[in-house]
Amino acid sequence: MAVPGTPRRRPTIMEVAREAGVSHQTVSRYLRNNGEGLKDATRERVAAAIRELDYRPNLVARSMRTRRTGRLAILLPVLHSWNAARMLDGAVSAAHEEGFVVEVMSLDGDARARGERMFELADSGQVEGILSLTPLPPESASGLPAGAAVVVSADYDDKMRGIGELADGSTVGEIIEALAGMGHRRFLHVSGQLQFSSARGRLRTYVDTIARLGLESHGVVEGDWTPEAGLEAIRSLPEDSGVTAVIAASDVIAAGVCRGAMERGWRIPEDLSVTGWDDNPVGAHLHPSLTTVSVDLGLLGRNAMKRLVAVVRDVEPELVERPLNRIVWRESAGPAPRARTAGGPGPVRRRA
Amino acid sequence: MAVPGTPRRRPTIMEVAREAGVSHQTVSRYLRNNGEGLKDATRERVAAAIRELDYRPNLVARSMRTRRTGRLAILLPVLHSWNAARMLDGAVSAAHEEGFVVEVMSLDGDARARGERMFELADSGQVEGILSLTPLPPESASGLPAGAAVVVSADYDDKMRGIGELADGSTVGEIIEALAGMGHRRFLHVSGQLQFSSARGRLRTYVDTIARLGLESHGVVEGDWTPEAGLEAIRSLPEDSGVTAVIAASDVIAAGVCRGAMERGWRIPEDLSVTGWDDNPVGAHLHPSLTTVSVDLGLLGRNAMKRLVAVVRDVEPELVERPLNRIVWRESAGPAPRARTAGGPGPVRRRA
DNA sequence: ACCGAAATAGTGAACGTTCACTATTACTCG
DNA sequence: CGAGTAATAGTGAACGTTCACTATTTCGGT
Repeated sequence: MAVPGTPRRRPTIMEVAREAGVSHQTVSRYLRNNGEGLKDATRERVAAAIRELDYRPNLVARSMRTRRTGRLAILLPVLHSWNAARMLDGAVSAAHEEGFVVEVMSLDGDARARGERMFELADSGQVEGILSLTPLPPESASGLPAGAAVVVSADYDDKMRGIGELADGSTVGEIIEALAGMGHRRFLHVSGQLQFSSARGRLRTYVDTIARLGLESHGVVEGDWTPEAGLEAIRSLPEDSGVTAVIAASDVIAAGVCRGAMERGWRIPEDLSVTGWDDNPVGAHLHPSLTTVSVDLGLLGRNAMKRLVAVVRDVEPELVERPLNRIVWRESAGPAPRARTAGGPGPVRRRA
Repeated sequence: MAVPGTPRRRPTIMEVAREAGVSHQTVSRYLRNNGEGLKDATRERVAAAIRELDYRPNLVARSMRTRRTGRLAILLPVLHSWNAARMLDGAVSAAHEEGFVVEVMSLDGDARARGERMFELADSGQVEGILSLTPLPPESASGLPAGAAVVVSADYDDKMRGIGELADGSTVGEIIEALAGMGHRRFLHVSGQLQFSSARGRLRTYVDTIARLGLESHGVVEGDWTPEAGLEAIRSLPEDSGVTAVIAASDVIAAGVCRGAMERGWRIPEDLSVTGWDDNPVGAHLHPSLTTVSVDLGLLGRNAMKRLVAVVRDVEPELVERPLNRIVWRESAGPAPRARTAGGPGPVRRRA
């Protein structure tokens, strides 16, 4: 998180006018009509001055005078249904409670493009803080625009300080322990894009837990959060891999895994146990219904926003501490094929 | 859509000061410290004047002076995964392209509470337009605050002018025609909450199409968009209902329907065909994979926003005309039990 | 070369607040 | 009771633009 630097005042229209040797009104006209109605020479002098001073108009002042805000509102139903939407919901309401208004931008393009867009926004002076729920490139951390807004991020690259809660993959450990208690010995993990710290967190816990409990891993398939990744992972599994449980990094991936298992004639959970992550509502009514991890994304978004607000105000954040992840056991996970006698899911003795 | 009324100027701090017989600075203090540091008598005079004039501070002017915007930004990944999120995505980018900034608010509470919140927002002068993607009560239509922003809505009650595109349930007709072509004669519809025009549109088309093609309907179950509604609908179906196809108003409902069918030992699609709506990514990899309707929600949101911008600017909107709904045939729909000889899905001869 | 209109540029005020002062009033204490 | 100080209230400027004017320049036509 970058501490706002010297609040270096931005140049005003007046300074541009002086630099260009014209009146402020001429600069104003240049900005309004994009140069129409100015003599070529004048236009160029103004353009040069603007470039020289790195001038950008103060939109608040403009709004004040024009009485136009250039702002629209979108009213949404409460977003319980999808991940980013649920985080958004929590974050937005936390911001409102603190008296802030939020601008939502959805950023596409690659990480580099997103990073640039973020830079622009931070530099524009239009916002006091930025909460990024989308990964940005590590370079963004350094050299943030001087008087710039603060950046906090929910699911970030390690080099920048991500808030890390989403990255908490420890629940994967609990799942594996429980599955081991049901006789599973050999696992497969289908991860999400490793650009996301959440994907990395789950992967890391998977690897650690397998090692800690002395279990075996057939390997890790690096996916991209799509069902196809899950499907492919199963399709390319040798018949004699010995894998009896697949830990998928999301429900959508898990759906692909289930699909793949069907294709190969493997029954779930009799032949293969599958677990997902996210508690997608459709998953609860799949056949078989999907064992998954329910994440309190609203709380996550809320806490992320509280962190941001705290940084903007330079105080300590008051976070709500409450478990974020909860395993939801459903039909898709059960005893391992050869250990069918064991009971239902439950904790396992640690070897530690 | 309400046309902005006379731009009745809001009272300023100066007028409040005159009314209360104090200086403008005293009013400013009152606003800043919520009355701290004022003599009781003074405080009350100011409070009375504010009440009398229905004064509210001009936040733009305040921002201008304090150099604090009270605005934060949230950066999101492009939201392809969930309904409201996808519409939001389209709407936000359309607004950005038009040079507007959007404030997102998620409104909970009942329709009445949402309506009041909308009123406040419209009256605050903070935004130039409001796009509501959540239903508001019909009363909201009338008596919008005078200088208020425009309201457009995507999924609205009939009494207010909803944009109606989401309400287009005509694709249900195509689905039924195709199913009839595969030998289905008796249908069941599980609707969404009829508060939503989308739910009403699908229901209306269902009823009309059944009548038009001379088919039979076992009835309509009014659901609430949850899987449980679908589950219950199937559970309470008599063994001899004769229903061979269920049209669910959403994929989530359809998942419940599938679940119910499993419980009763009915195979899908051999015994029962099921169709959903939304093209939920998990549905594509269900077993059986779900026949559904893919809706271009990004386009929908984009067009809704273009309408709003057009109204704000008092010009004609330039909408992108392109089919919104597309049927995705998958495993969950197939020939009716007694007509197993017929081919795959396809159009049916109309009786009309 | 001159007139008049069009094109271009400049001046000062205004938008509605808060900031940084100064002025007044009320209170405390010797 | 008066001086000193704290509490309360008032004054004018400033924030950075655009608006509504006025002033100057340019240029075509006679």
